[in-house]
This record gives sequence, C-alpha cells and structure tokens, in this order.
Amino acid sequence: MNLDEKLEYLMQGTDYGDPSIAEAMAQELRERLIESEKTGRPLRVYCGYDPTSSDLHLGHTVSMRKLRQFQELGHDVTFLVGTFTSLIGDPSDRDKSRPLITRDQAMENARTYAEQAFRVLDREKTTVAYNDEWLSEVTLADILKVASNFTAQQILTRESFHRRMEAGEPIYLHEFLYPISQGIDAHHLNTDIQVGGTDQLYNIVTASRKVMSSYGQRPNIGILMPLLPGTDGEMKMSKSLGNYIPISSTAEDMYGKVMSIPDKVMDVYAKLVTPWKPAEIHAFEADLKAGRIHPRDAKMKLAWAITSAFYGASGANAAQNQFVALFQKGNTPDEMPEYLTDCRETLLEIMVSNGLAGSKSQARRLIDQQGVKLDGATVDDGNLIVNHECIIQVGKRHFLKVAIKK
RNA sequence: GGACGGUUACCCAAGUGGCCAACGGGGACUGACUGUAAAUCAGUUAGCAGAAGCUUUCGGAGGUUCGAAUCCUUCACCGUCCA
Repeated sequence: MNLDEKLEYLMQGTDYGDPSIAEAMAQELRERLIESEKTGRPLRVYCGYDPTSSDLHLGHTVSMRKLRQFQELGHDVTFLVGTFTSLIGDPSDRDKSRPLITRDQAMENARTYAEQAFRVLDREKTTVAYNDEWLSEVTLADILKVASNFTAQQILTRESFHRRMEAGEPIYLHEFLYPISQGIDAHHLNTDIQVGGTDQLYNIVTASRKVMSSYGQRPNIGILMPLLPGTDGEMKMSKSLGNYIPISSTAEDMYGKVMSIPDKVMDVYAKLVTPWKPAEIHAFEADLKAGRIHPRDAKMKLAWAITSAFYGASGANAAQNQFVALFQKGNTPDEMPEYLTDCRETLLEIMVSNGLAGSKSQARRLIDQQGVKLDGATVDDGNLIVNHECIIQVGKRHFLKVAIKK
C-alpha cells in the first residue's frame, strides 16, 4: 500500500459528525504516517475498554478491528483495560450517572478481557495495559494541575450533561474527572492515535488532546468509529441494555443473534463487524437495495461472515446448518442439555429445576399459553409424571432431553 | 446550615384507609402471522395450590385500626433549590 491507500484504509468507516474535524484528523494522520515512515518508528495506537461487565461484545469489536488494521500496517497497539476509569463511569452518552462498580468487580471483569480481545487482535503484536497502574498513583496536585485546563462550562456544554441539567437531574463531580482521566491515559501512553466510538469525541479529541498539550506532548489523533446498534436495532449495543452479542458465546448463539437483528441495520453490521473489504460491502448493499437478494438470505450471509470471523468457516457452517434445521425446518437441535429423572417428578418440577421456567406458576402459565411441547406435542397438563425418555421444548428455542435414571 | 421533595413489582410510574398482588407505559415471555426481521393482533408478567383459596410484597423497624402501599413514630438512604 502506498501512503494514500494506507490513509484511506485507516480512515475507512470513521465518523466524526463534523467534516472539518474529519479533515483535520486525516491531515494530521497523514503527517504522522509520513513521519513514521521516515523515522521508522511505528505509531503508538491505543483504545481503552472499561470493564463494566465481564463480556466483550460485537460493539467492542468495531474499534478492535480498527486497531487490527493499524497492526497490519506495523504500528504498536495497546489494548487498554480501564480498570481504574471504570470506577468513575463514563458519562458520555448517558442520561443518568452510572452506578459505580467496585474495584473488585472491575478486576474480575477485566480478567478475561484481553483473552476475548485476541479473537480480533493479533496477540503477538498487542500490549495489554491496565490503567489503575498509573491512575491510582495520581495525586491531588496532579489532578489540580490537569483540571485547571478545563472549565465547568466546557464540560457542561456536552449534550449528556446539558440534558441532565435541564431535567434537574444530578451531575456528580466525579463524573467531570472521567475525560480528564482518559487524558491522563493518553499522556501516560504518550500515544499518537486513540481509537474510540463517536461518543468519545469529547474524551479523545478535546480532553485527551488538551491534557497531552498541557504536558508538552503532541496531542493524539482521534480515530472515531460509529457505534454499533444492538440486536434491537435502535440503541447502541450494550450489555446493560440487554441487546448485545457476546464474543465469548457459541457459534450457534452468535449466528442466531445476528439473524435476529432488524433488517434496517444489516448494512451497518456489514460495514462495522464483518471482515469484508469495501468492495464486498458495496456489493452487499447494492444487491439488497436492488432486491437481487432476499433479505433473509442477505442476513444469513451476514451472520455467516460475522460468525466465521470468530469461529472459523467450519464453526459458521455448523451454526448455519443448525439454524436452518431448527428454525427454518422446525427440527429439534442435535445437541441439547440433558436431565435424568427418577420417574417421580412432574413436568412442572422438571421445568423449574432445569431453568426452563422460573417458578411452577410460570411453568403453568407457559403451558396454558401452549408454549410447552413434549416430543413435539403441545402439553396441557403440567402435573403429568415424566416417566419416559422425551424431549421437552419450551417456546421456540429451549430444549431439554429427559432420560430415565437407572 | 435552611426550604421543599422523594424511596412502589425487571425499569419508568399511578395509587393517599377497604373495590390493591396494586392503573398506565417500557421491557421480557407465550401464541398467531412471518424470514427466530420489522410491523400488527391476542395473552402472560409475586409464590403455593390451581376449583375456590391461602401466603408474602409497596425503603427498614415499630405502632394506630376490624382493616394500611396509603395515618402516626422512628431509622436509613437519596434528590432539587437557597446559602
């Protein structure tokens, strides 16, 4: 790749919400790429991930793919786990303050973060860092020094704070320190490039650059990626909203969850979470728009592409086969949890003890609603004793194989 | 420090002595229709039993009352504003 191609590749998919920022960032990136080539020093690139929950999901992989591209071009990538910043909670794009999590929770959640990230990133070329290593050492004097670069008005102008002001909802002082902390990260890593979601515009482009400048460093360049909508197609993907597709799942689950996204976000997924090249993405969109491909088949192609990126072609094939068998043909899956009964338990009891229902009352309701099948036949009495081998199905996708205890 | 307000089921939120297991909305679940999409329609959404019925729930504890989410006392937590 020549310089222009590299630049295009790295800027691909970015979204700044403002063309002038995009231009400025692209220009700075160009300069720094040139410099890097001259001096032979790879650029330092990082993206931070707050371990507010234990699962990374597809939404996180958007920025991870971008990091990966930098790796491909030989730059140094740091995968930063926000073990300290997660204690503050990023107020970006939030109408409410976040519930604080404890340090123990953060550490526990962080445990497998890097491992999960290596499904996208190149393990050999990635540095993993935890920001409590330095942020926990910061003194009040440091904070005062850095904070003096910011005004309350600047921070309060941000949309999420502004809304809360108007609504008379609380804004806590510690929330002001989030962007500052992120700036200290950038300063500590002396980073050239910081990757993040569009909701990080302020944190990356304003706060981090300001902090770095105040320390006499050259401010980092922001690479901002659009936020991935969740499986509901409306809100951004997040675990707390329950609309997420975890990375550490199964191929079947991932495939199925991608199939459940609304049609209207298919092109966004194609752009942000598949390894497709621009040409493939354009073809996909064009086929869809022109009606040359059935939306269902398009989504299957998408689901296959995403799943195979994590589980390989064979995993994706298996997931697709199961999906077709299970949902399009209505078969029962090959594999399902098993349970041994002593022939004295009722259907209700088995449903509850295996998590198919939260309580007997709920199990009864499901039966009343014709949602429970025994070997394919709808059940109308939950009190029957299960005394033969059978398959219990609850709803469309919960199955249990019951065997007899010898 | 002062003034006022709040704490209700997964979330938001109504309810100010009995008709309250608690309106409404969201979410979730089931069924119909489908492409496990969207949209739409119907139903469900504390537990036990399922016929009636019983038990626990409205921040915690205690009290008044035949009877409380609703009144009183007290404790805890939280918010907005003023200083």
